[in-house]
Amino acid sequence: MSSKLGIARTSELATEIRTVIGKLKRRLGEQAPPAHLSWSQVAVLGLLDSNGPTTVSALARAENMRSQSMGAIVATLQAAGLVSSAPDPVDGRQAILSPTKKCREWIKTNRMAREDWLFQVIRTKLSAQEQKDLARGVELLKRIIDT
Amino acid sequence: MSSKLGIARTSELATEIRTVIGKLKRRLGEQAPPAHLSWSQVAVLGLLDSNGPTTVSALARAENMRSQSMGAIVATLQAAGLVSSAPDPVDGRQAILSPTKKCREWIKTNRMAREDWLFQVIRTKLSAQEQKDLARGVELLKRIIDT
DNA sequence: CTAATATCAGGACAACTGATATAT
DNA sequence: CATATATCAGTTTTCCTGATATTA
Repeated sequence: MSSKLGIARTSELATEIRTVIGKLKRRLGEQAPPAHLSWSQVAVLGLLDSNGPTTVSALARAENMRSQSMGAIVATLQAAGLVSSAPDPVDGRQAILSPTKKCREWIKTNRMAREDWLFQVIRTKLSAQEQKDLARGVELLKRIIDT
Repeated sequence: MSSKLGIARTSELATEIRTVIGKLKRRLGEQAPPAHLSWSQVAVLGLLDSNGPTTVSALARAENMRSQSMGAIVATLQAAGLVSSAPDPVDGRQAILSPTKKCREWIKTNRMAREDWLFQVIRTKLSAQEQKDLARGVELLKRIIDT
């Protein structure tokens, strides 16, 4: 098994990553995101919370996504009262998106996510060292994405 | 930033993983898979090649997917002449799927994947140690999936 | 009769492409 | 005029649920 042999060659590692990504995506999809929001929507709330107000296009770039796709996500968040939009006083083309009070409250109550499946698995099934190793791997994946 | 601080808390790590998975999936999606096949189809060919003949249901379980979904994937692979189906002599419900000669040739010519974006990034942008760390992280992700 | 396999049919969702209006 | 932002409309891809036939 791979847990014994490890992943020997670089080409195999690339293949492994592709399959793991697909499986993990489906696995995560089984877990319903909190409060009727999709995981894409949750990700946008996280970006707005940590990076502050931005535009639809900037969010799309941050998520490697088309602005049309991001526009749809943002529209539902606005409809849910989690994101507010205001025209940019300088650049008339842009609309500045900000998290509403309701959004910040939502994040606060959901961030702990004690009921979160992924959180629970990491916490209970992985040792402290393994958690560190996993974090390291995620950092490397992030670097790959930005390449 | 996280590249400096690392990922401090477990709940943040869970969040990080979710966003990284989404972004990486889209990033990989930009890269066209070889020879008109989808990445799901490529994954199935890989399973057939490394694990030998199986059934649709077994493949679906391996990929965390419904048998109906896997059935559709396999059907296209059969239509492409990459997978052959034979009735199980013992269990009349099952159909045994095997890679065809054409499949093995396809894998041989594509496995090296020197033109593969992900492969290239890992090989050229990551040090040997980082490649090891990444492989370690992927192993841990696999363990999480199977939990 | 219950469980497992496979397949048919229809549907939901996320992201895509193309086209358009507007502002720089 | 060329570029950037945002949005409307339609499409594709991927996987889903529900129902059905068959065999164990």
